[in-house]
Amino acid sequence: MSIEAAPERRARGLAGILERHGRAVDYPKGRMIYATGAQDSTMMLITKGRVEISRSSVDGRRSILTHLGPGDMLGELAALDGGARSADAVAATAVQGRVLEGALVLQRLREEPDAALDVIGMLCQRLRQTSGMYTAHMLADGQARLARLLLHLSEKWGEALPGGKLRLAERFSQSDLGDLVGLSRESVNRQFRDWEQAGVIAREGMGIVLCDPGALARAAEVAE
Amino acid sequence: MSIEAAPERRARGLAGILERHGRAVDYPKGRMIYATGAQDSTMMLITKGRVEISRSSVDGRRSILTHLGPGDMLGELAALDGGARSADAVAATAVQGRVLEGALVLQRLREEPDAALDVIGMLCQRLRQTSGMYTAHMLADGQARLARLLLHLSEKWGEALPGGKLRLAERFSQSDLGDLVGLSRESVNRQFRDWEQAGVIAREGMGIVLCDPGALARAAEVAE
DNA sequence: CAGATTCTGTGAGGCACCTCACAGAAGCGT
DNA sequence: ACGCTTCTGTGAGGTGCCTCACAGAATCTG
Repeated sequence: MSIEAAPERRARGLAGILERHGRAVDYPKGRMIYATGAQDSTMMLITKGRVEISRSSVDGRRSILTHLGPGDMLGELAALDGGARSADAVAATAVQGRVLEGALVLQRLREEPDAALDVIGMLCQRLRQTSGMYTAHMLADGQARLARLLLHLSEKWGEALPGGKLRLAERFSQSDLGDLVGLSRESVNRQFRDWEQAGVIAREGMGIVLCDPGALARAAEVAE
Repeated sequence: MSIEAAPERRARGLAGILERHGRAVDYPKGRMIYATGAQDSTMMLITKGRVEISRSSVDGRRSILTHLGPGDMLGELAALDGGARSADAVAATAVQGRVLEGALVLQRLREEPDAALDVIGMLCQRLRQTSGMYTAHMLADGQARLARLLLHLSEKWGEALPGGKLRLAERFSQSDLGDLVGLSRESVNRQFRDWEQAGVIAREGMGIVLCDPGALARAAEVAE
């Protein structure tokens, strides 16, 4: 059906190559791993921690593309095509990973056609995700994008609670959430206040509980 | 340096495979080639004409991702990963091309490692472009995005005029341009009026002349 | 060439979202 | 425990861009 590998198969694909041949590295929280425009060409598999991928404008505005976690890879673009780094990567928490030179990755791919197909599958999925984000941003308003974001994040970083509820375990500041969907921090805050009063979400010290994912899904699918 | 193939090399890569093994097709202007969500999995090389790639929301709003022309390929995502079509493709003019089943493409790629690397390069470039569009939309205002669009379009569809000017030969309606950058048709019109008065662009019946690409570039790079 | 359709031009008014400003709460380091 | 930084909450006011409305120009179509 899909080339995109299931987790257990991935270890045989690109991730497997990094696991077997990469060298271990770690970064403290806040350290920049890759910088936009840089010409280096390693790539990295995250084994522990969280990495924020973002771009910034000259006047300091920031757009977060995604947060990556264990099992995810970063830096593939520059590693695979030899171009400049296309975004900043910053350790959002302490991070451990394994890195490998792009040239070595390419050499491996030439020898293992299946791994190359695996990479193609991964890139296809990234492309679907990115172009989905783009059109969502064009077609949906802030509320819909934020609802969509919460659901999306909870898939990756959330834990299921009894009653169909979901809890976002990892900490995301309102300002981060804003930068993820293109809203100001204040707008995120006001939307949260409304949803909280409506019983759709609840705040639990650090972390957010999605009490009514269905309502969020409805808010999210207004467009598209 | 880059895997991404130069035009003459491309014929040996994926495009070459489609050229040699694909079957010829043509579509009249306005005909839908691929529809979002559909499960077919062919891909196509354009030999003549222009194809619009877009997505629409339920309430009729439309977001145009790009316009493709001769030498470009479409449908690779669904063909390569077997997933559903990720966008609509409509013939913006009469179109001729060559199509091939995704499964056959994959088979070819397995036999020709270089072709697989070529595909990886192509996907990387698409990913750079798409994520660039995304962050531009997050960080830049309408004017900057429109300026950027004109420069971008003129690279692909424009012809150089004496004095560093550029002419957009193909016809793009203001409404299309709006859907390409996420502005209303009226906003595009008003911006054009201002630029025309400032001597930055000129209208020439059908088509737009960029009299002062430098000014546009300056307007475009305010952000990012 | 008449009629239909699509495109362009422009004003008036509205709203979603932003920016600024400030205050309190919570986490963090020494 | 203390201050320091980062995060949250909320109002007031501004604005970029949208929607609606309509008229004229251009382009298709029989």
